[in-house]
Amino acid sequence: MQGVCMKDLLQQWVDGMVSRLQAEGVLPEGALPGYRMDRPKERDHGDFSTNAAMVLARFAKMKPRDLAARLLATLPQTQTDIDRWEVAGPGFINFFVSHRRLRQQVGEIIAAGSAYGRSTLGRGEKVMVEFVSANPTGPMHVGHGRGAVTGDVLCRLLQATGYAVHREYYINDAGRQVDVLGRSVAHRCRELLENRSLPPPEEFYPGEYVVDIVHALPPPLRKELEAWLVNPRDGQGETVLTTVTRFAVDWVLQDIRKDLTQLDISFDHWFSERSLHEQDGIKHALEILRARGWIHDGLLEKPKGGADKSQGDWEARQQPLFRATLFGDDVDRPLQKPDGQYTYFAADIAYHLNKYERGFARLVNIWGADHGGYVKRVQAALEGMTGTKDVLKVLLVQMVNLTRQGQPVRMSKRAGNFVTLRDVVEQVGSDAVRFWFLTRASVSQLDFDLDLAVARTNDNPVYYVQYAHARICSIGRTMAEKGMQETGDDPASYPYSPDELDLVRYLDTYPEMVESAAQHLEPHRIAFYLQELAAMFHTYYNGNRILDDDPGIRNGRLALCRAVRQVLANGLELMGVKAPERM
RNA sequence: GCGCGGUUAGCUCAGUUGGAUAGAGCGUUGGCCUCCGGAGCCAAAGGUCACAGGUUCAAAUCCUGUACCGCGCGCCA
Repeated sequence: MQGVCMKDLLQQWVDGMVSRLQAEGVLPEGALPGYRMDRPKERDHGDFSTNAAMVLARFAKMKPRDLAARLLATLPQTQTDIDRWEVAGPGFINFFVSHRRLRQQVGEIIAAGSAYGRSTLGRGEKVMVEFVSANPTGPMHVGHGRGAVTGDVLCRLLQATGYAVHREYYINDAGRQVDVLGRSVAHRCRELLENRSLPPPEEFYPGEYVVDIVHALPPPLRKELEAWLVNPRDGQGETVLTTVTRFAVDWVLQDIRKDLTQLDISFDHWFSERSLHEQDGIKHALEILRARGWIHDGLLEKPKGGADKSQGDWEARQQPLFRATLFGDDVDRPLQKPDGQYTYFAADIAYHLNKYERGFARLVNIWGADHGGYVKRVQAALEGMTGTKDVLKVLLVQMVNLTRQGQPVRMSKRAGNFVTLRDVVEQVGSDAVRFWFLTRASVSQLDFDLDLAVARTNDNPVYYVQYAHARICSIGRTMAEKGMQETGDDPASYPYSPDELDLVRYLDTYPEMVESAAQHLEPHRIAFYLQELAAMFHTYYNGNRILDDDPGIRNGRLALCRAVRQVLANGLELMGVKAPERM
C-alpha cells in the first residue's frame, strides 16, 4: 500500500479538484453534496469512477460533462499511478490505473502477508458485541449456531479493522425458565428413584440431557435431592432445589461452551443476569430513568392480536411504565409488575446500561429474528438513560430451516426431538458449517439441508475455496520436486496479461471489501468475495501453466499465485475457516 | 389490527448505504484429461428485479400504497 491505497488517493485528488473550482468561483463555497469514488462493474469504465461532476453540476450551473472536463483540467500532471482518465456516459469521470502500479501491487500483498486487508478504520474504539446468549436451559440448536458464527466473524472483522472488540455472552440465569429446568431435573430424579415413568409437571423440559444432568449431580447433592423428594415436608426443599438448579445451569453452560469450542468461538466475558440482580443493577437503572422523568405510573392498553392467547382475562392495572413512546417505540413498556417484581425488560435495560457504564459507547447485539420486537424498546431505553442516540445496533439473524432431502425437519424443544448444533457440527465439520452459515445475508432465511451437507460435502462452497488454496500450495511442492528455483526478481518486471491484471485488480479490492463488511456488519460478504476469487483463480490456473520453463514468466505467475493464496488465507482466517495446504 | 424482515433466472440467493449493458451457485444442454491436483474449466439457454404511482441527470436500490411469505406482539423469560 505504501501509505495510501489507490481509492483514497483518487478521492483526495477529486477533493482537491473540487476545492480548486470553489476557489475559482466555478463552484459555490461551503458544503456541497457528497460524491462517490466507486469501482465500476464494466472493465471499460476504468478501475475507479466518480460521480462528482453529475452531483455537482447544478451547483456550478453547468452540464455534468462540461463540469467533468473542467475538473479534470486541474489534475496533477506528474504521476505514474494513473495511465489515463476520461469523461464518459452522462458525466462520470473514469480513471485507469497503470499496469505498472498493478504489478507493484502483487509484491505489496506478498510483503504485507497476513496483515493485508487489516486497517485502522476503527481507531481503537471500544465496541462490545453480545451474541449467542442462548438460555442455559438446554442444548443449542442450529439457529443458535448461525448467530454464533455470525457474531464471531463480525468480531473478527471489527478486530481486523482496528476496533477494540469485547465479546460477551449474556446468561439468563435468573428467570422462571431456569426454575423450570431445576424442576425438570427433580422430576427425572424422582423417575429414576422410583424406576418408572411419571406424569411430567406442566412446564417441563423433556430432553434426554435432563437425565444426563441427574447422573452428573455430585452424590451428596443427589442424595439430598432424593431425600427431599421422598420427604417433601422438610422445609429445606427450596434450598435444595436452588442448589440443584444452579448445578443444572452450570452443566448446560459447560455443554454450550463445548459446542462453541468445537466451532472455535470464545468470549471475553460471560455475564450473569443473576449478578445484575445481586448488585442492584436494576434499581440503579430505574433510578436514572426516574430522575430523568421517563417513568410514569400508568395503565397498559390491552394488546392486539396474540393469536393463541385468550384475552378475556385482560385487566388494566396501574404499574410503572417507561415512556418508550418518547423515543420512537410504539407503546410505553412496563418495568415492574403490579406486585413490585421487575419485568424481564427492566433487567434487560439494566444490563445494557451496565455495558455502557463499563465504557462501551458502541454496542452490537446479534439476535434471532424472533426477538426483533425488542429492538426499538431497548434502543429507546438506552437513549433515555444515556441521552445518546444510536448506541446500540442490533443485527437480526433470520431463521434456519433445517431440511432433510428437501423436506423440512420439524423441531420442537417441548417434544425434545430437535437436532442439536452438536449433531450437525460433528457430522458436517466446523469449516463447512461456518462457511455455509455465511453464504446468506443475515436478513435472509437460510436452508440447511442435513443430507446435502453430510453426504455431498463436495458441493459445499467451502471446499471450492479451500481447494484453490491447497492447489496453490501444491504448486510450491511440485516446484520443489522438480528442483525449480524462484529467481527472486521483482514480479513487477513481468508483463501480466489482461486476465492476470484482472486477477490483480480483484485482489486489490480485498481491503475495501473487509472495511465495508465491517462497517455494514455484513460478514457474509467475505464468503462471496472468496468464492469469486477462487473462481477467478481456477479459471486462470486452467488456462495458464504456472511452472513455465521460462524463469521470468514462472516467477511472475508464481508471485501472482502467492498473492492469491495470501488473500484466500486471510479471508478464510476472518471466517474462522481453515486454509489447508493439502486436502 | 400493529411492528420488523422479505419478494431479483426453473430452485437457492448476491447485487459495494441511487450509477453506465442486473450476477453467481445448483439444475438443464453441449464441450475440455500427452501438461503444475478434474474437489477443476469452457460454452449455451434462462429476467416485466411482486404490482402501481412518486422523487431526479440516473431507481432492483429511496418514498407512498397494494398483494403475498416469514417472524414477533400481556402483567413471560
